[in-house]
Amino acid sequence: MTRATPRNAVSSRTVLDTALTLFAERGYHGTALSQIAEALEVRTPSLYNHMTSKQELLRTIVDATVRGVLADFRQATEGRTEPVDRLFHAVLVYARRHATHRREAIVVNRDTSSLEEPFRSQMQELRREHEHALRQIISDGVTAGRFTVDSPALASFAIRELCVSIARWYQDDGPIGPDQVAREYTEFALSIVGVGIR
Amino acid sequence: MTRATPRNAVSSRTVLDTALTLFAERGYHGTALSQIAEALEVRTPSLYNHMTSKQELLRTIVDATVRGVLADFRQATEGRTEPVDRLFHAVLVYARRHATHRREAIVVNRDTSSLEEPFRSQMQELRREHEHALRQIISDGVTAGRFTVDSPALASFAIRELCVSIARWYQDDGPIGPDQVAREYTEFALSIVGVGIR
DNA sequence: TCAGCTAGCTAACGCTCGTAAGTATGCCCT
DNA sequence: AGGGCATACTTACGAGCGTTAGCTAGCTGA
Repeated sequence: MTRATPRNAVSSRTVLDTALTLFAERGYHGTALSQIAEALEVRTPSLYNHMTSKQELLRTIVDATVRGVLADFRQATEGRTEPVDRLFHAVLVYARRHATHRREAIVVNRDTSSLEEPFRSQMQELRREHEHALRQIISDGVTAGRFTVDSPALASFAIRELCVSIARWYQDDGPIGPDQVAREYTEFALSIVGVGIR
Repeated sequence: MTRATPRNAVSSRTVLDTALTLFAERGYHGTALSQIAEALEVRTPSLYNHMTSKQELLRTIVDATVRGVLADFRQATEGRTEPVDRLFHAVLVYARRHATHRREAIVVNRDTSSLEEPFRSQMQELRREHEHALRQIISDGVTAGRFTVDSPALASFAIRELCVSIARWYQDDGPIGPDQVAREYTEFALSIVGVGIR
C-alpha cells in the first residue's frame, strides 16, 4: 500500500517528473541520478524504491511522448478528408503539444539516440510513422492542387521542425498561451505549403 | 616541426574532426575520449599530444562556428538596406551553412550548455547577437510594410530554427545540393513573413 | 499491540571517465 | 652519425557513475 501522506512527497511520479526536468535541461548523459536525488532531497539509492534504472526513466518518457503524438495526430485528422483541413489540425495539435509538453519534446528530440536497443529502434519507427503520415497529407494536398511546394519531403521536415522548435523558447509563464502559439505556428506551416489564411 | 608524412595521419585537425563527428552523433557527454581515440586507431592518452582537454575540443568547435555564423551574416547583409533583400541574404547564408556544416550546427545547438563558464556565457552572448540582428531585420521590414507578421520575435525564432533543422536531415551525398536546399528554405522563411517569391 | 511492508539510509561494488607521468621509438636536421 | 623533437605507448590516479545489499525506522491494518 502506498502511504497516505508520505512525509516527503517522493513517488515514481515525482521521480519521473524531476528526471524529465533535468534531462531536458542537461541531457540524459549530462544528468546524474545523484542530481535527481538531490532535487528531491533524498539520497541516490533511495530512488530505486521508485524506479528500476536510469534507462527506464528515459524509456518511459520517450514512450509516453511518442505515443501521445501519434494519438493526437489520429484524433485530429480522423474524419477529415480535405488536405488543408487535415494539415491544419495535424499541425495545430503537434505545435500545441510542443508548448504544453516542452520538456518531453526536448528529451525525445535530443536523447532518443541514448535509448538502448531494441527499444530505440521501436521508438524511431513510431516517430517515422508520424513523419510519414504528415508527409502524406502534404503529398495528397499537392496532388489535389491545394498546396504549392517543390518537395513534400522538404516541406514536411520544415513544418515538423518548426513545431519542435516551439519547445526551445516557449515559456509557460510568458504572455502568450499554448493555443495562441499553436495557431501562429500553424499559420507559418500553411504559408510554407503556399496556403494563405488571411 | 610537424612531421612531413606521419605514419598514421593523426593531428590536431583530425582529432578535432573526429570529435566533431562523434559529438554530433552522441553528444558531448555521450562521447568518451576513448571513442575518439578508437576511431583514430590510437590509445586514449595519445590524444593529449594534439589537444589539451576534452572541454577544449568543444570550445574550439563552438567558438569557430558561432563566429562563422556572425561573419557570414555581416558579409551577407552589409551594403544592403532593403528589408526583403537583407532577410533573403541573411537567411540564405544561414541556411546554407547548416547544410555545409551539419555537425557543427548540431553540436552548437545541443552542447553549448555543456561549456564551462565563463566561456558558455560568452558564446551565448554571440549567439544572441545573431538572433537580435535577424529579428531587427524583420522588425524593420514590418515597420516598412514589407513583411506581414504578428510577432517579429515569433517569426524570427521560427525562421532560425527552420534553418537549424536542415542540419538534422541533410545528407551530403543526397540528391540535393546545399545551394538548392538553402534557396528552398529561404523561400519558406520569406513565406513566413508574408513575402511570396513566385 | 504487533507483524509486515514501505521507503528511507549507509556502505560498498565494479566500471568508466578524463587526465598525468614517465618511457620508448623513429624521423629530421645538422 | 647522432641529438632533439614529435608522437606514440604503458601505467596509474582519483573521481564519479549506476547499481546492489543490507540495515533501520515508522506507518498501516489486523
